[in-house]
Amino acid sequence: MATIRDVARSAGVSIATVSRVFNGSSRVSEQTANRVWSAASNLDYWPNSAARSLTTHTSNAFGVLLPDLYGEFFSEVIRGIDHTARRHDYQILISSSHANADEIVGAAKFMRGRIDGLIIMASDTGSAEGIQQIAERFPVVLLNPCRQVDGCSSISLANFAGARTVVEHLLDLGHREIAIVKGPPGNVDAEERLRGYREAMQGAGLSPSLALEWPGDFTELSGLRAADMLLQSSSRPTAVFTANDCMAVGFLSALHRAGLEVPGALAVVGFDDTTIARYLSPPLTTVHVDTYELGSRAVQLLLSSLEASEYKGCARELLPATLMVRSSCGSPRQREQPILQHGGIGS
Amino acid sequence: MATIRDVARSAGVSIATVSRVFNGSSRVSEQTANRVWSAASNLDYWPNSAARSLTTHTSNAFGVLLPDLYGEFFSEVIRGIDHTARRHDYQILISSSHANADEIVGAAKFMRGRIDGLIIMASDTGSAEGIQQIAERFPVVLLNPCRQVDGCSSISLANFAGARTVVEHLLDLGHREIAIVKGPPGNVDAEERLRGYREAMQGAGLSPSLALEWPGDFTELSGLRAADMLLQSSSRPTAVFTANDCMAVGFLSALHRAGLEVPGALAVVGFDDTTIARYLSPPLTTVHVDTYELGSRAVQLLLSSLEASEYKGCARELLPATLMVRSSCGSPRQREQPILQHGGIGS
DNA sequence: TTGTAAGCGTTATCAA
DNA sequence: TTGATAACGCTTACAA
Repeated sequence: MATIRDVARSAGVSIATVSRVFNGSSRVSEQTANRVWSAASNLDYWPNSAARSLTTHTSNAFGVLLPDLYGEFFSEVIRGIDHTARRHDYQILISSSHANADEIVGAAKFMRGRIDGLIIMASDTGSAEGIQQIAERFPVVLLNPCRQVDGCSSISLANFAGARTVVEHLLDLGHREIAIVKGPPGNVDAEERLRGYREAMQGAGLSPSLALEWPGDFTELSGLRAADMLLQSSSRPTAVFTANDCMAVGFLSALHRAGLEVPGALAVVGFDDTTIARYLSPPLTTVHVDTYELGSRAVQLLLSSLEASEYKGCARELLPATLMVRSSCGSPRQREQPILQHGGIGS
Repeated sequence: MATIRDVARSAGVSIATVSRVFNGSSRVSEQTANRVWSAASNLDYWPNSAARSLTTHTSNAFGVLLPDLYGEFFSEVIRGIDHTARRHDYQILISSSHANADEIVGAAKFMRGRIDGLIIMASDTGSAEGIQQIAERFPVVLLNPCRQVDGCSSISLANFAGARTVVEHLLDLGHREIAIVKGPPGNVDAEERLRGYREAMQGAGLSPSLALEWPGDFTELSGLRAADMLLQSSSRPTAVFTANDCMAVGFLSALHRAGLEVPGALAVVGFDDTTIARYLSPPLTTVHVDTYELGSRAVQLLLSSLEASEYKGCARELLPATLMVRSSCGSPRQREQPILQHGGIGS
């Protein structure tokens, strides 16, 4: 493979001149530039980026560390990152499946020298110290972190506000007994959504009842289980907020099988606005978060913190969530309307 | 930031020794090794990967070039690539949104020196020469290419066989008038699926009829349009093969709105086995392709072509497609059963 | 406008 | 077992 030296020799110039031509920097006479270009194309010269970033201390690449790549959530985040990065001539170095702080730091170390900034999404709570260590080396943006870290920017999803909006919507429709199918304990999103639910309930003067907070773990199966519980219990809420769409899918299908009508007998809301949400029957009212934007903003923050050479801006952003009203909650209901007792349920 | 020099000085050894310790290579006395380790951790030394790959001519990273990152297809491919790469301590450098050969070559040039191999998925037909140029520099695996390229391995999806299976399934069920909603002209997947459809029809002694090949472009909207056409025409097929699931969604919803029963009045099959396929009503019979495996195999091919130092193995693999029978085709039908004429259709 | 030469932070080849 | 020192392929003062 031809190096800058070969090109220089072939064009009868010094390697400095070749470098100048390729970087379009200092003035080079058109004549010699042409000689260099043609020599380069004859030799099919491709500059070595590793060598380049060794001297320049920049790489035109950003690192991305994720817990997993599964599902449309991560897919959209990456798309947002990649598109925005590419628009600024950056490539992205990805590594996923990092369960704990050690693995994250390990991957970051490995990226040392080949990235100009790092986007981290850590599901782990205990990674704060490790991440702080990383942030000393290059700009870091945290995606939806469990807790803030000094020296890192962050972008979070409006889980809390979104969940509150969901419950307020149900309250507006006249519901008073509103249950929630929770996400897995320890999960940031789950906790925040639960907090939003509780706050909205309290705000409406409804004292929180543990009997209305059902366990779940964001899987379709757990939604199904929640529905089974509901069908077997004697007293039923009039509305259920499943803390993500995935559980809503399981929940709705169990209800459907049991012959319980949605939204007639029960209003259901989800969270995430997954692609399937609008294809469910009935189309699911849920909360939309612009995941693409999450990734896109992260890159923008990195870019701006690179420009602002000295001062490491430590931005904290919140990505808004919007309620997507579809059919699964129905129209306003009469107050004190008796709960329909369907026959043949739970068999 | 501390360099290998700082560590050497602090530990009172030469930089060569530090390098040896960090690479666990040659024998170093336990004593000095310990001194090096503690000096390194005191200085919080992170080796510079760019410098390392400059001398070693390897990077432990693979490049990935894609036309786009949208949708679960790409998401799964990347997941397969990333998981498999990570299992072998490789990271992946991604760049997407490459429309033509020039952009692909440009991105590949930029990766020169920082990757050990490249996975390319090009939607463009005219990129053969460019890709050949790339393949001279590092091992290349092509994903579902329009045409094979000398010196490149490739993994293709069994579009042809899958489509043939679809039609044979419909034939088995007793269908004779089978229409297809085609994908966009020029698209590899679309062409191959059409070819499979035609071959199966001919194999059953049914002469291909252009009246049964309807235009489409893989979008939901085009599926909807196809349904409109169907509803307005006087003679109707008994089964329709929509060349991807996305069009099937639009197709089914239009049929549903018009009151045409599936599979009662019309059998419908899709392709891709998208997540929503099983949530449609009726659940869609479709063709499943293991997209994760597509990415995973690509990495495995790269790894093995790196091992086989000299000989650049030029593997050509085909990823099997399997028919997922669900409810949208119904059960075997009586031969010559009269087509039901529903009322109130197409209004 | 061009060339010389000193880095950039590693690994690798010798000797010692 | 260790240490000098020459690469690796590029950028960038500084000098010409």
